[in-house]
Amino acid sequence: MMKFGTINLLLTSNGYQAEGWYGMITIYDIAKHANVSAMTVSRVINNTGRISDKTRMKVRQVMAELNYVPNAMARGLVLQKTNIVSLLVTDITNPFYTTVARGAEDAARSLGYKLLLGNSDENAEKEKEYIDTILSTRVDGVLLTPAGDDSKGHLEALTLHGTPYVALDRDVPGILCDSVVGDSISGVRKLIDYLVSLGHQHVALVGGTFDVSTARQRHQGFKEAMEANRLPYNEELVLQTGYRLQDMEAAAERLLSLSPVPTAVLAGNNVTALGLLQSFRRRSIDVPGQISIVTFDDLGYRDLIDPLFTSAVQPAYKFGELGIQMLIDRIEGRSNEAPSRLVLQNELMIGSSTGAPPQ
Amino acid sequence: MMKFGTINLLLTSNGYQAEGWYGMITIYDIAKHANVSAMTVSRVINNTGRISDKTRMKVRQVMAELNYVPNAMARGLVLQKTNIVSLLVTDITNPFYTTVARGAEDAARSLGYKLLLGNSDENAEKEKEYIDTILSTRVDGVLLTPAGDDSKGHLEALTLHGTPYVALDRDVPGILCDSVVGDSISGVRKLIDYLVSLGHQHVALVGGTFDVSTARQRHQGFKEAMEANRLPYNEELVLQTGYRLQDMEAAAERLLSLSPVPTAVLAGNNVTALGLLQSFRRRSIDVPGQISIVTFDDLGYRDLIDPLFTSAVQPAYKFGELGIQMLIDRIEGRSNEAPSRLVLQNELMIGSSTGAPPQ
DNA sequence: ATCTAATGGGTTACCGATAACCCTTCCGAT
DNA sequence: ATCGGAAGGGTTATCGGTAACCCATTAGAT
Repeated sequence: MMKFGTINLLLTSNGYQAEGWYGMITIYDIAKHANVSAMTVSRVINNTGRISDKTRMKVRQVMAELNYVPNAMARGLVLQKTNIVSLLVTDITNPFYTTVARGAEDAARSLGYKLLLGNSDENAEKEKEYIDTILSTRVDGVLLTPAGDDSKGHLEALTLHGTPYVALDRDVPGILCDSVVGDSISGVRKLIDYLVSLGHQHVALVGGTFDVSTARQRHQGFKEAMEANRLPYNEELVLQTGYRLQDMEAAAERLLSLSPVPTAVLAGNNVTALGLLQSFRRRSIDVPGQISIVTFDDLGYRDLIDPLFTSAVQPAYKFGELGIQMLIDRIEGRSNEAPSRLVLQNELMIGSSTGAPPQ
Repeated sequence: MMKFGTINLLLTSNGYQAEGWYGMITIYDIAKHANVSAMTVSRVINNTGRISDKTRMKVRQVMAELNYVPNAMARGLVLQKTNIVSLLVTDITNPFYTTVARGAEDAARSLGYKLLLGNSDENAEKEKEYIDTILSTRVDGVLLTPAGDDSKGHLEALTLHGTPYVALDRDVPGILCDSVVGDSISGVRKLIDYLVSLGHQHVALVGGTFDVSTARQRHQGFKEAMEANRLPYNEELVLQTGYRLQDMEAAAERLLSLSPVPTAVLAGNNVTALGLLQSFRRRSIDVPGQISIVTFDDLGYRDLIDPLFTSAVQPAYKFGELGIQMLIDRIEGRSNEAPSRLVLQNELMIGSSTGAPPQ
């Protein structure tokens, strides 16, 4: 592409006619055409300082004619502020996180920030790359779901560079920071209580990796709930697994090899619940006829999905919305010195993945 | 937060120990500590110029000790290049677009670019705001799904400012640009042919807004397919609607008021298909017993969803991947002068939303 | 008529990094 | 001994914008 050396090429007899590509218009171009200094243009743009109405109008007119768009990099460089926040999640195809993203985006927009979205894929390495980008871009803050306990170093890097952040959904041992998390313990309690009310006694936990705080908490809640229901807690019924669909094949195999075979499973999240269901189906195990499944969150499409998982549904939109609000409060210095921790409650949704145990 | 005036505060007896927040480290700080000039640091970072191994090592060591992270804004300002591309979609909660996003992200990563994601919500106003941000941020290019024909002005703005872009899924009349789109005509043909093979004769089109190119093309395909099957084309059976779930209530009402009531519906996309299904269910209309539904794309969770929509499934991941590749080819000057247009084929997936018409 | 202060706007330096150009030093060739 | 050039690295200007400071006018107060 060709870059025209000067903006003057755009001047035609009928005024400033923009045609074709004309390189980058700067405040200096505007200044020249409006017969003022660059500073005056800057003042008009930012509505600062004292400018006569006449000058302001003239500058505005020239800006419009030349299609001026401010350069965010130049401005960010001098102001040390970008008005961009970043949302880093572990799986953008998980409906929980897409809903979080929407909440985050709406909140960011309404507070005058732009959202830069990233996807770490439950992968600490990818996460690190994103954190590097974030630091390099000098975004004003980050809302992120830590991939796991290994994320500690990344979070420390953020602190080191003075980039505020809020942990979403998970927290990391040894890190004290603003966070928005769910109440896993109470969620598990509701789920187990419900299973027990249906008559289940042999309940397994397929829990994700205990490298992730929610998995640990759900495990803890599981123990507590079993005890509260006077059911024996059996280590054999606790499986540690990955969070991907394909991790569930082995888990299903394992569960079915136990004796007695559990009559219900608490899956670590919606993806693992789905994986388990698929694996059971492949083995012609009926859900909920032979095994009931309960889990957290929601896959969306409630009235289309069969079976609909009985689930402790967390307010995903709120996670994103409140997370961004907390982040921006921190960025703009509206927070207390001490980190705040917001614990959101979940709601038991009874679906068709649960039923009475086989006798 | 407190900003330490100087990096020297970080110097301890055992070397450079970074503790707490220490403001922004620049190449000048590195230079000072390594006893070289800033330019030398820049050369080490970028692997340009001639640097002795000894100096290079020393600089690298200091960079690591001070946790240096380059400032992308400063670099971008002088290089006129950000290595960021933006993906702007109309609905981030639509599984088609989340999959596109994943493909786009993977492609961008592998080509050394970062992805800035945005969501226009099928809303030209929001889209404009995003375009402004994009221009202001000086990202290197944009992959976007135009919200509608009104997007023309936004695309022209991109051209005007020399920002390359690729249109995704939809094109805009009067705009000639790189694009990656699906073959709607053939998709509709497959769907209608299948319906006809089941015995349907009264097929309706609930088509989205004809302000969107895919809707127009699907309409066109609909006419052609009806004719090819020697079925009468009846304007009454063509509904123009929005793309949101709640737009389908009125559409369902309208369809059911026709006489004869159509025995099958071609929905404009997966969201409208879902909305129709819900509306029919609320009226106790059985799908596919009384009405069959066919559509485009895929909601995911194939083995969980009931009914699974019979659909012309487009390769969403490829849309994102190839779109980004095309964009980056353009950015890096590897494209022909003329815009290229990539048309991706779809595949007929037969689900349980279709059956023989009621007699 | 003089002083004061508000009004309107220009100058200069700087944000952090890189391009372009320049200057040593040192080595081998003649 | 002299010269050419490669190696290694420093200086300065610049990207586009804003803060801080400065300088004319003009209007109102006394």
